[in-house]
Amino acid sequence: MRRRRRIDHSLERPAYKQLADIIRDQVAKGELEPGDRLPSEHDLMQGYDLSRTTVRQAFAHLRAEGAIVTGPRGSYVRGEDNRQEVTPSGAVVTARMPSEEERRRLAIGQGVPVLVVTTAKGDEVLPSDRWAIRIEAGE
Amino acid sequence: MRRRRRIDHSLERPAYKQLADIIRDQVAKGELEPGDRLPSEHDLMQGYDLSRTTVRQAFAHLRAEGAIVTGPRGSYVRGEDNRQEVTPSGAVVTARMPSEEERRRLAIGQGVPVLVVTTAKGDEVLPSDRWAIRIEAGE
DNA sequence: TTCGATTTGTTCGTATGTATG
DNA sequence: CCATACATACGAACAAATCGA
Repeated sequence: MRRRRRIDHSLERPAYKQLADIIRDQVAKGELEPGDRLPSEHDLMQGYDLSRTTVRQAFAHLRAEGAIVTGPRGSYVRGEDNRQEVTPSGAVVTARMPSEEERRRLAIGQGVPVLVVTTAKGDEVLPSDRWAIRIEAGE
Repeated sequence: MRRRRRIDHSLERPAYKQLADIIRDQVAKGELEPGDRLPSEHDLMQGYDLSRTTVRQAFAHLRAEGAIVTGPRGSYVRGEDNRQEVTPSGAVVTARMPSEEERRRLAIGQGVPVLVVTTAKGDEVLPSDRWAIRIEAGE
């Protein structure tokens, strides 16, 4: 893994955002693909001459936006979503982030919002990486 | 601001999650209402005998799940959402977190997912705190 | 307006724990 | 047992923004 860009501490943009930008760009360019492992926090510290705090802060933001997932053995580019479809009728749909408790109970990944489908029968909460709402073409 | 609960460092649950739990509960119980200001990081450090790092970690998680918003003058319980409705036809709807760039461009708040409405004309990206999808009752 | 206090933002360092290979 | 890698948590310092006197 070679370092293409450096962190410019003279810029207004903080170092952790610059690192997050670099990783987002590598994903956008296909240099990193879904499922690929990122360099370890230690390697990024060394490679970009940053503290572990700064690297972890970049990762935290990327996790919060669902770009990467982090586990005990490293961080990975989020895999492709694989969604089932539901076709509700007479409903209002919106989205929000799940609470910690919901994430545990529904096994929702890092940075994954939920779709909330409200009908007369109540609310249904669907993880957005596994569900999509199909709306039939009208008349 | 009176401290109701203490952090128990002997528990499995890490201190920052315990603090986040306390704040979530205060919101759930109505002790903190939407728009209310949270104690400053410094006050929480003192009140619960935690480092600033730990308090900030709790806040970061609460921000990521959209429970609070933080600005230069403090953190606040997220205000009530005020949504307009759209009624697409022949569409697939899902949700995801916006990138940093999208958050800037569309003025999306912290911890707010976007609804993605895909039709023949392309994708439409709607902040979920301002938009909901209404689906008419079918026959 | 100027100044000082408050509050969050950013970044470094260090240490220990847990899990895996 | 050792090395790797992430999780948690302490401390410290300075910058930037805001607000009220």
